[in-house]
Amino acid sequence: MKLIIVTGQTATGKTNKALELAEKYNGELINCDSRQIYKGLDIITGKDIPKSVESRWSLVERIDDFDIGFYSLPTTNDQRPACQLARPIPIWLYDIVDPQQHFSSFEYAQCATAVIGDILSRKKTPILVGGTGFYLRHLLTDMAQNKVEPDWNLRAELSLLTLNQLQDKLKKIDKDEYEGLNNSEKNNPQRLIRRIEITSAPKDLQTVKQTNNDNYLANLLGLKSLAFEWRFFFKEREELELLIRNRVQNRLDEGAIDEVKKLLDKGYQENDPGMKTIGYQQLIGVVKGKCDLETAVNEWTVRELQYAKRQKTYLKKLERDLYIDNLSAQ
RNA sequence: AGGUCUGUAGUGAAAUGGUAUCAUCGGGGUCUCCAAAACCCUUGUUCCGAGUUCGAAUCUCGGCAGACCUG
Repeated sequence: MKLIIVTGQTATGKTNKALELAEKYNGELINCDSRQIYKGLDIITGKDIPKSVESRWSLVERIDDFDIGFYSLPTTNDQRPACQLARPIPIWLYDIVDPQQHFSSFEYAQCATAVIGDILSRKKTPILVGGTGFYLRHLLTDMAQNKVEPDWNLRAELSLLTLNQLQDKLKKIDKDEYEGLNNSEKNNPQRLIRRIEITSAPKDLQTVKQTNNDNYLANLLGLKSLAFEWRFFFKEREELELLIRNRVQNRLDEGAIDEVKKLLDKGYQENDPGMKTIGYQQLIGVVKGKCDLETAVNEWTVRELQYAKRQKTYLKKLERDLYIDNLSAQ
């Protein structure tokens, strides 16, 4: 039994590769992109579903508040003319939550574990596709150091504090914890808030014994073993810039602005979790008349490039941490 | 052609004649429940030439470039 993981930078052709592998290994795709989990964010996040097949979404089960289901990717798609399929291929974990809902890597790991188990039980090959390295790490390794769940009320309260106040607060609760942080974390409000959240939770939730990392996911699924096969996709900046520029233009041509208008009309706001996404942030400015299209497009492109760079840093590190053999050349 | 104003990192700006600064971009990184997020580190600049001065981005002269005004 194996799990294939197709990951890498944005705009580098992961989905096509995943579809190719799905044909070869009788596989089903599982989205691993932290933005495509949101309902209604389709064009700008680049979901690989044609507009005409909304009805093909099939809800299979609900895990907590999350809708778990799949789209059947049709054998041909205008978005990928070069890639024709012999049969429709399912893609799971699109459209899990509403853009107003919070969704974390922990929750992603729960959903993905369930889907992987299901696919394997049907004797098919699960193929993870997506560039969210943190989700992959959470899914494939044991990251549980505590059982402290996000407390959004506490986070909202703490987010009103200044950086210094947050630092002081953490120092007061747990001086060693604060001193142990590196410079980047000490100045990072989000990280400080999480540290405060953990250290002010009941003691019995604060530590958890870790399991053996080697077989973490296999153990969760009750399997003897599960092999991982990795494909990484990276590109040099110059090429990436061209790809991203084209992609941004394509998304505009496909109706990106209308998508943003539709979401705003439905009442979604700039700071809803799903809306804090590259592309949406810039186009909201255009729709609200605060920004001209050219400026927005440039910023959108720059943000995508910066994001792609962070992806490379994170995924390279994941690669080192997990001693991964990369098969992307094959 | 004449006049006025302006030339400072790739870009936008700051600097009573006294260590050229900030933002952004670029490069590198951090991150065990917000990760398309948040944060940390970092390369690089006074249009050219001459002069005044202990010392010039700053003052003077000449050149070059741009913007605007007037025939």
